[in-house]
Amino acid sequence: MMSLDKKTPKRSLKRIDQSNKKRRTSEKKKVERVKICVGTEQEGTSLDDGHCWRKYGQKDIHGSKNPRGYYRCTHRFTRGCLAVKQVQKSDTEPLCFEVKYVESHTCNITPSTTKYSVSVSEEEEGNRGYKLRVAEQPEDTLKSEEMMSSLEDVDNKKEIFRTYSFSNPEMEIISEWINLMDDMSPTTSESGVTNELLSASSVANSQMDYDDSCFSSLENILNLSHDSTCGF
DNA sequence: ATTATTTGACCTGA
DNA sequence: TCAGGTCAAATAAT
Repeated sequence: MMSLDKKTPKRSLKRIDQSNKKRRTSEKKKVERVKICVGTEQEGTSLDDGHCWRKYGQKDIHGSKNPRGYYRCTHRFTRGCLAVKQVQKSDTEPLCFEVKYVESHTCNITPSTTKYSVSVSEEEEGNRGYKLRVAEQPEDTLKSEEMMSSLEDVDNKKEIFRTYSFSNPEMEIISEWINLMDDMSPTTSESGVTNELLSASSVANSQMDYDDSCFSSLENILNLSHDSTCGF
C-alpha cells in the first residue's frame, strides 16, 4: 500500500559523489549519423553492425511515431568502450532506421560480420545529414533501384556522402579507426568512467577472456596497416 | 545462475 | 518546465 520507498535514489548519491560538475558543455563528441535501409521489415533492436550492443533505454520522442532505442557497447565496463548508438525507426520509411553513433569502439573486438557498406566521412555533433548504409540481404530483396531511392532520400536531406564498400569487414573498422585517430581529442578518461570500471571489475573478473592478442592498442592496429602480422 | 531487456524514475541542459 | 538521455530494479531470456 504505502511501499513508496522511492525516496532513496542511490543514483543521486553516486552522481553527487562524482560531481565536480566539470561538464564541459561544449565538449564535442564524435557523432556519426547513419541511415540504414534493410530489405525486410524488422525490429530496430537487431540491426547487426558487427558489434555487440546492449540496450539501456528507450524513449518516445515527441514528434516521432517510433521510439528511440539507446544502446551501448557490451564491453563498456569490461574494456571501457564508450561507444553508444541510438536507433530510431524512420517515421516515413518503415524499412529504414536512423542510427546515431556517438563515440567509437575502443574495445578492439573484431566484429563478426559487418554487412554494411560504409561511407567515409565524419561529422560532428550538431551537423545534419545522414550517411547511408545498405544492409546486405541474403536474398535479392534489395535491388539497386531501392538503393537509388534511398540515396534520393539522403539527397533530400541535402547531404550527399560518397559511399565506399569494403570486402573485408575488418577493413571497415580500420578505416573508421583511422578516421577517428585523425582528430581524436586528447580529452579522455573521465573519473566517472574510471569509477564505473572499478565497480565493474569485480563482476568482470570471473570471465576475463582477453583474447585480443593482436588488438591491444590502436597503435597496433595502425601498425597492422602496413605490417600485417595478425592474419590480415 | 547468469546475462540481456524492459520500463519508470531520475538527471541535465536548453 | 520540457524533452532527451541515463540509471537501475524488475523481469525475461538463455
